[in-house]
Amino acid sequence: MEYNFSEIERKWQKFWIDNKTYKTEVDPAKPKFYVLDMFPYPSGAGLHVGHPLGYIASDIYSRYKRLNGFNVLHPMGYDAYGLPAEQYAIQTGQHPAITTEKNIARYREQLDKIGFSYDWDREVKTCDPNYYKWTQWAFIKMFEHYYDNDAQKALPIESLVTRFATQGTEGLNASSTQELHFSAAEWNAKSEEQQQETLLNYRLAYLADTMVNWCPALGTVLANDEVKDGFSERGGHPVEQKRMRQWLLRVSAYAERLLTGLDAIDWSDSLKEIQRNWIGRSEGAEMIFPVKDSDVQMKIFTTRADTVFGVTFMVLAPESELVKALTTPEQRQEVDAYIEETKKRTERERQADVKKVSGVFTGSYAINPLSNEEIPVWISDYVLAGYGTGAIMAVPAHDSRDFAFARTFNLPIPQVVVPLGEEPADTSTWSDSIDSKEGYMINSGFLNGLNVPDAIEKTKQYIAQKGIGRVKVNFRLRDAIFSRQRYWGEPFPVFYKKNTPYMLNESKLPLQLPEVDKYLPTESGEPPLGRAINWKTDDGYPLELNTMPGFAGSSAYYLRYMDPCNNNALVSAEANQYWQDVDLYIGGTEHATGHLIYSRFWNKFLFDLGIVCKDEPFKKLVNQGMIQGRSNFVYRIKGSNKFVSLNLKNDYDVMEIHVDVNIVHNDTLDVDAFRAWNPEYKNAEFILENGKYICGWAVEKMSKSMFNVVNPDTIVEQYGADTLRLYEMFLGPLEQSKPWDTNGIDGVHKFLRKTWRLFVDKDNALKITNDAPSPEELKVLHRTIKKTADDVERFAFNTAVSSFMICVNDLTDLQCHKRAILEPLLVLLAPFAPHMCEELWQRIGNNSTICDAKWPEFNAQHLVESTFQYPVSFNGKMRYKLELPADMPASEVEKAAVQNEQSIKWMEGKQIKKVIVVPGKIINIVIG
RNA sequence: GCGGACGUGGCGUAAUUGGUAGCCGCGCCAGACUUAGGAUCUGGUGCCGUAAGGCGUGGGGGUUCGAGUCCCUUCGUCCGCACCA
Repeated sequence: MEYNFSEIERKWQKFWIDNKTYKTEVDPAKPKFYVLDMFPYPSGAGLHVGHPLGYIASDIYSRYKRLNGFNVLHPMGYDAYGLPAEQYAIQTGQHPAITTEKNIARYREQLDKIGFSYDWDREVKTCDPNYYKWTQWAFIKMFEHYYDNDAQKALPIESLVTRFATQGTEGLNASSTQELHFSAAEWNAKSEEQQQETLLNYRLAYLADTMVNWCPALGTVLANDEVKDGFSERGGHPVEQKRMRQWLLRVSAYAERLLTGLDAIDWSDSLKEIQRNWIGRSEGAEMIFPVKDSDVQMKIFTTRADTVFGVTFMVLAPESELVKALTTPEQRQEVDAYIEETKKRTERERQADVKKVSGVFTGSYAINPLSNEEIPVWISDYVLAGYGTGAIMAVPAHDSRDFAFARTFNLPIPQVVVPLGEEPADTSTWSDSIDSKEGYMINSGFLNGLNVPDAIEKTKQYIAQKGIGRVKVNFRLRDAIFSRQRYWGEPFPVFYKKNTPYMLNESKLPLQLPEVDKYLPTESGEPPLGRAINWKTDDGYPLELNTMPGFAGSSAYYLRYMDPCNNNALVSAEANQYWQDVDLYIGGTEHATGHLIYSRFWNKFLFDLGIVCKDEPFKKLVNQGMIQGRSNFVYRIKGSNKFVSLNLKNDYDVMEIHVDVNIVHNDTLDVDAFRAWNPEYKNAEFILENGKYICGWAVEKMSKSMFNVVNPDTIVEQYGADTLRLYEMFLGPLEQSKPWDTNGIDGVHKFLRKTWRLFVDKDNALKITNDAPSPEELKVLHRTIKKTADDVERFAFNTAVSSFMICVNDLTDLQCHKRAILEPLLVLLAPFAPHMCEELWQRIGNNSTICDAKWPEFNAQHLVESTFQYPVSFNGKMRYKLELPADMPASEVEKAAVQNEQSIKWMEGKQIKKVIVVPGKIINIVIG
């Protein structure tokens, strides 16, 4: 009987559920292995063939590890809060919980068809109160802690309160929004409200007025990683800057640890590099420039303190708090006009015309603390408020932006660095600033003649001595804005007394998301929770109206999987001690600067509190590539309903039209299906070639509008889950992006049928014999054991599949039906094609699941050969092959090769200069 | 502009340490069988050439007995960051 995949797959999927085959428990007797997929947001569109790629890879790895004796934790869940469900709710009035549940059910159905080995008893959903209780709990903990830079960890806020009461800020080295200085007396004199406000400056979860990315279309603020090129990542709506009071997480406190932590984890270089860029560490100096006739001091950050003698002006960001103080009455009108204009321009516009130089003079002069020269203070939007101090010292000769600015406004451009091997030059002849990374100093007082690194060092020492500056490390990483003015998210466990925020008692958690009549802001512009009835504490204090962002629920889900039903803790110490961290995390690169930063931050915080035992959550991370679509085209003759086949289209004036890839096979159009596809084409006519209509094709993003979406359900129906699994892996290296082309799937399907036929004959009878295997058969098996184990270990699933094909081809040629060979082969193949392997495993007489089998042991003895086919090369070109005993010494191999009659032909009478023999590899005869 | 990845048949790809380039599969060609199917099986298939042979891993150069692999240079594609001081 033929391989009946649909019956087999149904049978074993049921068996796995009935027998709880994938249930996992803590088992100290076995080594643990934790394999995690990035859990999906359940969208309404369902899964397409690209989504399960990473899930299949991790599933194969999980099953492989289990066969190798590991206790494998392999869970799945849903990132269930999110904007699409809420947008849908706004349009239809349907509660987002209902939409979400429906989508989850659909996802589950699709996932189940593919035969994953998830322990579904550990499923988490971020919108489940039993889950988000712990999201709220972590938030409370962050509110109750601050980051101590000396201890390099989070400490309880009470210890800070005690410190303030006894010594004020004296000697404090803590992460803060602003650097504050006050005495114990001043602290003790503050009101409760003032003290609370001050503590927000240090808390790891804090409320502050900041510039935020406001997206009017979505009616909410967004975190930096949710904004791409001035537009929202979800929906592509414009984003503008706005000042708002928001909750933030002090991620920046962990910047240094987030950076150094990267060195110890096994992630791809590109991903680490993305995180390093995002964290953006730069080492430099913070310097103070006094302002003439004023007690205002300008603080700036520079990585090039050595060029301070080349500073001829200062620039403030338009949003800088110093603008008001430094603008003279004469300049006020001009400055106000400029600031008004910059406000109108969106972030997008500002970025778009980077080249355009604009700015305005404040009327004030700063004093260069090294040269004591008076220099004008300008305002320009090329200085960013959010980076450094929002003010810079401009060195026009050696910075292209400063140079352009100086040219536009006729400011002096003195050269201070001369590149190695060059002479000082006349800067008025320059068309741009010149590089100053290497060279020696001129026009720089006590720095003259020094090379750049020495000058930087000397300047740092000088400014520290004189008290006009200090060495400082600056980070690009900003604190994460944590409030969303939306409905479908975790409520904050926060209430207010006279505008001062307080945390709910832990016993009140979870604070459940209330019902509202509409999912829109209130008439007075408050977030949707403003519509909730009785949204206050038992004592009548109003509760927070914002909800948490998408990344809140995904920041610790990997910990919850370890102990998903625990009502007393996020994760018990026992469960955490056993499972420790994620050994293998598979997911897309798109989370590089969002989820993967936030969850590392979250984990480090919990580590500081002693809740978790590992500082880094994800030991190894593999990024699967994107599956692109492969679109098909038909060519319509303009102004007609006639379509011309691909290779004839150049004879006509045609229009290229996307056609549904599901009615195209091997680029040949099913013309009847095409006519039925769209009423417009009901009467379509075709100009064929060789009786066929051939379609054009292109690789594009997989999307509905390109008609190139392939649904895994369709594939499972036509070929079975095992074929889908195998084909997804066979497509190419896991990390690489590649197009999905259903055409190739026949190859792996044929392979499975061929494998089936090694076991079962046409009449459904077992072919298996108990004969002793031949050396040749053992060689085939052991070669495959070695190759597949190596391949799986290095995530080269594509080559593993091809080695299975080679193996089955060889065994078919050898007409091998021996149990001693085929039984171990089933175990090798089981992680890839679990349904078929379970079925055959049972048929050959096993009573328990193949998941509990043992990975066969590799024996190198079976691969030993007595002879070797030496490739014989002349000047590096392979000419013929020579079979020689494998253990023949090099000198004799050389003799045999040189004396061989075929060699004489290739030497063409030339002299042998040298013979290279690498035993067991090659022979190269150098002639000339 | 800075940083990263990559470039091999008609297509997806392989070559784990510098050692036989093109494994495996699709497609294509030929044949067998047939209930004529988008089925199955067998053989062939890098390019040029009847052949002998020559040429071949984006282009150019180098190191080496030997380079897809290492170095320099150049072109191209993709990704990330980007007035970051």
